[in-house]
Amino acid sequence: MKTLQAVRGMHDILPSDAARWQWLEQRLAERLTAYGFGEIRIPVVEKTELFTRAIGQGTDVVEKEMYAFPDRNGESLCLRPEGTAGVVRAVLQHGLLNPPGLKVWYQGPMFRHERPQKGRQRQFHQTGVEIFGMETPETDAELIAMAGRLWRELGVDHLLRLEINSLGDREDRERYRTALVDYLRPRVDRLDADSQRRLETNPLRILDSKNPETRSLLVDAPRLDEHLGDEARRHFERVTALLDALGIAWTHNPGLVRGLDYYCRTVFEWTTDALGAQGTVCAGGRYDDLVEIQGGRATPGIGFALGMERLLALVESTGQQFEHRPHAYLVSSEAGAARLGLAERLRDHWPALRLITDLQGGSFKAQFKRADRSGAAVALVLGEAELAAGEVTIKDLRGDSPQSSVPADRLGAELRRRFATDGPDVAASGEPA
RNA sequence: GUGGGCGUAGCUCAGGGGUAGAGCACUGGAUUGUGGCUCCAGCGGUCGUGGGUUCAAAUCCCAUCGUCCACCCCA
Repeated sequence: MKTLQAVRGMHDILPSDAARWQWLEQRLAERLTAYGFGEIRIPVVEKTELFTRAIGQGTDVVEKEMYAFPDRNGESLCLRPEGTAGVVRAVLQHGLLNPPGLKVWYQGPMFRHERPQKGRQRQFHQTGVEIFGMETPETDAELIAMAGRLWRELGVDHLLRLEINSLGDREDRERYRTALVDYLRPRVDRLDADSQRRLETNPLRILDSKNPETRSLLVDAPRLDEHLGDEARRHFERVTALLDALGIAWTHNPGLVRGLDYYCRTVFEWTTDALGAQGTVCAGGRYDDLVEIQGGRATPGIGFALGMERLLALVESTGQQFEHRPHAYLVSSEAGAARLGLAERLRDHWPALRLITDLQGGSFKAQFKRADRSGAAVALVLGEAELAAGEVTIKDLRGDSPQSSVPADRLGAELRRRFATDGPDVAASGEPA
């Protein structure tokens, strides 16, 4: 029988990697909770219509990247390509916007049918946050400040920079869209093929084209920031003033448009050049019209999503240690029940003890080899001699202090004494190899 | 969706028409109760898959799948 492979662009997270995922997930969850966000868990599959409505027909995500398939009853379903649309759906379905203020976060896999490359997979993971019912500039600023705090806590703030822009309100964008199309239409033959197509479907996206010829055309094009209405302009000025007051560095990128149609007003992106071509680690913005588009009462919203694989790659590049190395590894001769009994008594005595019992057996040599490989700090030896004497031998696997024996009933206390300098966080902070 | 690189042992890779290799890892021994260092021995592969050319294919050709990188786009 031939063995099968995972689907292209969808990767296993093996036990050797899972420790770092847990490390990161735990830190994010703690921080988001501390800012008053509650977790929401929603399905991975939604009706396709949810995304076409929310993200927009003219976007790449909807046009060519969705994993859509017919359900048995013929209805089109879809592996979610992003989280916000589903959160809005759930929030409306369960009436969570009564009263209107709500802060939620989510974490999980997303799916986009793209060609895989560095920092881009077909199944990838995002952690995202959404705030509903709050339209003040302080909301935008606190959200961005929280992201900045995350980067500091994870030790990657020096690798990221913040770009920010305002897309204005819907009417502003419509006026600007007309002006932009009026400018580009007579010059259409100088646009690259993608931009020509977007002139009809989604003209604003032409703004972040990287094609040099197209870029040179855009130099004299009408500017989005000159078409902002008074309210949107004041909002943006207030947000950036707050960022300045909080000491958060930002740069204004007038070409920052984002690929999803639902954004308005403030949009932002944290990018890095440490990750190859996929520089965006976290991105988001305001979506004040989305709840209404999805059939709810008009409610402002804002949020961001961060790419877990990308963020993890950044954290790893700093040399962060994630391993939970065992405290002890129990080696024994033939003492079956005695061995398991000893291990269980130790776990009763000290529930957080990271203890591995050798279940494969074999020679002491083989058992000690596995003890060493496990990374454990000490080996506990329960052999015939120890059994007869009611003792257990402790052997230091990482230093050269001589091994010693203690009465079995004092072993737990002795281990706690030895690892007393280990705070509960010792595993997370790592130990020298 | 487009372009290019790469698929040989668990891992990293060499070999480019004529008997399938190395290092690391793994197992055992030197060391019958002690890991790491050293030495010795051993296990391990339908050379990604399918087809073609040839007396002969890991090697050349075609297709396909996967992977990596870039374009595009995005987290």
